[in-house]
Amino acid sequence: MTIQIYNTLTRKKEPFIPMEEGKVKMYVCGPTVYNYIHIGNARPVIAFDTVRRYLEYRGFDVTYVSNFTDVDDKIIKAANELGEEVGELTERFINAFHEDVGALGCNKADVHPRVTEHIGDIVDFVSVLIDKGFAYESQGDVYYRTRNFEGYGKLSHQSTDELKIGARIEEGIKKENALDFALWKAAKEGEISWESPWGAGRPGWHIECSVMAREHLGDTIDIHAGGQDLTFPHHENEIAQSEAMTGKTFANYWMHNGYINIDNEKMSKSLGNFVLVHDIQKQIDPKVLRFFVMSVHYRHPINFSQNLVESAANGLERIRTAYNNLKHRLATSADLGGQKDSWLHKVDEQKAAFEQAMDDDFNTANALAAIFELTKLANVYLVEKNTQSDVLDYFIKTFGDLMGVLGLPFDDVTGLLDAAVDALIEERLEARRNRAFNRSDEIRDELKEKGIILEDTAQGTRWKRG
RNA sequence: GGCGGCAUAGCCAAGCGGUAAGGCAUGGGUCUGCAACACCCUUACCACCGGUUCGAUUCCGGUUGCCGCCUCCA
Repeated sequence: MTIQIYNTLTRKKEPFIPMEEGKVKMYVCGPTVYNYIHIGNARPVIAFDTVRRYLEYRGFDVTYVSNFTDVDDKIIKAANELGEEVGELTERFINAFHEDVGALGCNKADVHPRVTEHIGDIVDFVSVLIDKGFAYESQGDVYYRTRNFEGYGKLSHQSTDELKIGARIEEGIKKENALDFALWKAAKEGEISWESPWGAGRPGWHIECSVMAREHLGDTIDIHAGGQDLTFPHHENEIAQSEAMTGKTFANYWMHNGYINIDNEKMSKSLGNFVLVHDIQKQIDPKVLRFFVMSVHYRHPINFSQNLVESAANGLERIRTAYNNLKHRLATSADLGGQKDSWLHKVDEQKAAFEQAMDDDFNTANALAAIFELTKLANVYLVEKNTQSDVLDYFIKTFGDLMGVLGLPFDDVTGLLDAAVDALIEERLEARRNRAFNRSDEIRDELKEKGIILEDTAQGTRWKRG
């Protein structure tokens, strides 16, 4: 079955057919780097990292590009306030971004282009738009002439008349039309700037993505993604710029993720109701956070609260426990026969359910349901008297593969305990054999305080860190 | 005003024409020396009112409530 993707452009799920068979060109709008990212900022990174992983799991060769906006008003303001160079500030927060998002299990993009590395390309691009009549210079600024782009509004499904009513800046001295937007902004006194045919200045916000996507992926890309709030005006403007430039479709599939809310309201820097990834991961395992995000379809809002995250933690723990117990069983029991094919088949059924869910517009909530079914199967298998390493292996491999697609690889807990702890576990076993349960319970309590939880099974005592 | 989303058990969340997946929590039971892990059982008139249909949580119209974009924003 082909993967179905909900395309904002058509407002429908469509079969995903990349331009070139087996290859996917994907562009995800990245952050403006003037602060640590909050968990709302992290959602698209997680969501589209998962999309990428699944496409790769399905055998596609994905080229993934995600930019950094490393020059704009907010950055300049922040740098001024901190008395820091723009470049220093952005470098710092780009590093922080990689750390935060890495902790959340997101892979780096193949290319992380930065605006400041593409100024020349941007100037060239804007010049062509002017030549083609899609842009005009005005007092050192350059604006996009929306009136000349016929498809303006097609992504957000708005007519230009309707858009005009809500436009912030009236047309007037500088702009021909209220909907026109800046491609190039003249520098103010003392601001970081670059030379251009229109004087010293810097790029407007939208132009960078058009330029960098084209530079790194070509005129047309398969998937362009970002947060819901980028649909208008950012992505609408990107389409206007790019399609005016090339005359070709800019992106075939537009994907937009929903927000993370606090008390049912959008988390945003301007509202001040945000939680920084940098801070929260000191209290919450970042993998739990990712698991929590995965529990909801990417286009739907997620309400964030400590309680909900704790519930999610319990769910994830259940999966981890089953996985570790499978490993323990594999390590402690030889092949003892028993059913094989029927179990392999049951695992395959859940794997198929997982794939079916992911094929359907990356429905991670349903994908997780399949993983929970797999968890139950594993737990049932684990209490069988006879197990086979082939089956255990297949369970373990499948768990690893599927959780890997969700960016939730299992931590390796096979690391050894120190000798003293080993000795205590051994002593406890001996005590139990002698039915000296006081001593055995004492040891169990003692280890528990050290964060080591013991569980007795027919195959011996297994331990985990609690 | 324009465009859009959401409303499903105590909580979270799928489903979207044939009488409701999954998770968390609760209660009961089984397993265990006791635990833990685990397993079994337990809980829903799908916001409201109309319509279409043999049949609607699912489609259409309307109502109410909440949220978002139209302004920097993931």
